Amino acid sequence: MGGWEEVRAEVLRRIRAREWVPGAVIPGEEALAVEFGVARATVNRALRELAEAGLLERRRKAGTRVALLPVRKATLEISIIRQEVEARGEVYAHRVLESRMEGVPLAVALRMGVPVGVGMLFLETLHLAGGRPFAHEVRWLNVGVLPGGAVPDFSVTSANEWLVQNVAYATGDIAFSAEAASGAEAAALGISAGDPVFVTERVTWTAEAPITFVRLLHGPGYRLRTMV
Amino acid sequence: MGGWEEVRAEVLRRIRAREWVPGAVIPGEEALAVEFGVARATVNRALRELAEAGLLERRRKAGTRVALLPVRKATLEISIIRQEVEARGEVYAHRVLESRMEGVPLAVALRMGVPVGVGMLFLETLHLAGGRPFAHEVRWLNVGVLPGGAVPDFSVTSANEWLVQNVAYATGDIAFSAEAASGAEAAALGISAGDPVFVTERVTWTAEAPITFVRLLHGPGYRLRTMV
DNA sequence: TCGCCCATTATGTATAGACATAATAACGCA
DNA sequence: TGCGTTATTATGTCTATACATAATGGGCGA
Repeated sequence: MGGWEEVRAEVLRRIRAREWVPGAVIPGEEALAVEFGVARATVNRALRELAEAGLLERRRKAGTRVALLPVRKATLEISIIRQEVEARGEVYAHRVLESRMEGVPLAVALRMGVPVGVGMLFLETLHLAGGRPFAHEVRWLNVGVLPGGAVPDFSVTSANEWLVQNVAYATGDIAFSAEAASGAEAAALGISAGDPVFVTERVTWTAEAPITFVRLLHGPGYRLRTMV
Repeated sequence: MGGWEEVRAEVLRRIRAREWVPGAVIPGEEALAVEFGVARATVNRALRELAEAGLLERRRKAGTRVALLPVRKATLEISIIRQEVEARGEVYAHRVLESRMEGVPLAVALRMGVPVGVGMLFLETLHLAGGRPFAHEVRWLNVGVLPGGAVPDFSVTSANEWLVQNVAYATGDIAFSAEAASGAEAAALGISAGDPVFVTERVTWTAEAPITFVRLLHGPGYRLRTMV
């Protein structure tokens, strides 16, 4: 048996075929290395990947066992909205509806971990696909942490894209939910008030300070997809 | 400098600090290994992780460069509903509302890749958290591929959990969307018709055949969260 | 008997060296 | 000059070996 991918495939086959049942300890790396005729490091690489995928549980000394209730991990690819639109074969455009300095309200302050009323740039943007509304974005931006200091013109490059290019590689957390569109939101998206919208809320941080809070609304028909 | 995590951290720091700008080729593994005083394999491990996270792009011969438009990867943990409810500190229960053999309708047949009218087990389940409706599940189950052949009693262990334990480790795809609750769905969840619901649809496969199609509805207030 | 400490053990990581592979860049030929 | 072939090169992977680390289970002592 050849490389680590073959080892992974064979181990996966044994798990699926229930040759190794959930909860049971499987042979150690050393034993598998001998059986498969590879080095232990190769087995380690294969088992590590399966553990990261949630199919195996590994603990030092205790050994490796097949997960009893495997928590499957699906990976979502978070790309910029322009790419998402263009991937559908449509022409992207965006329009800045609002752009002003404003003190953050309580809900935003709590999420960003800053005091209420801190001055941030408030941005409201409509993203268009083929001229039709695609997503409505509301954003608070901590201009203090921007590289260069000056605030760029977001009507040229959207804040979404500009941030990915210029303050990227930050950490953050994301939440998805379904909500009813408010009157203003519905008007922007060209739907009716009360219609269900797919909401993405994201807070982004550097090591020290919060960068931005975004609330993104997608109208009916939007689907977020992934594979497992 | 010590292990691969330290190397990863330092490389990440240089990317964030823009010492290495997006699009630029960074030094080769050999050079970094010398600079950090570690083996090339250690640098390789660190760079591979960053590439998997979408921050670096690596190509043989061409070298490693900082991603221009990094596609961030967020991992969603797909756990069984009982675990999800219990993680909130609430008591889980479920009720099977419907359970009968039935030919699959067109929409389901298309998603599962089977002919219209194929006989499958139709299941309708309500998941409860602390006695209150938590999620409404509609499922078509390809009983032909179940291990053992016999159909278990899903009123004891929910189909959701039973499948994870018994036909787990399958592949599939998942889609999330926001929809308006139909009258029947709203009644089951104890909300009003037209209220926005968070919809999760999942098709699961073994290597050969489709196993199940699930449509899961979460009422208002539900949030799907993850970190980046 | 109970509880603490430590030997044991499987995984986790690091290393140097080697070869494989993909893709570019350079070369040579027409 | 244009195009196809080849040499070069950075990443990808494998191996053997060594040591680190966490956690278990047994042994020891109170």
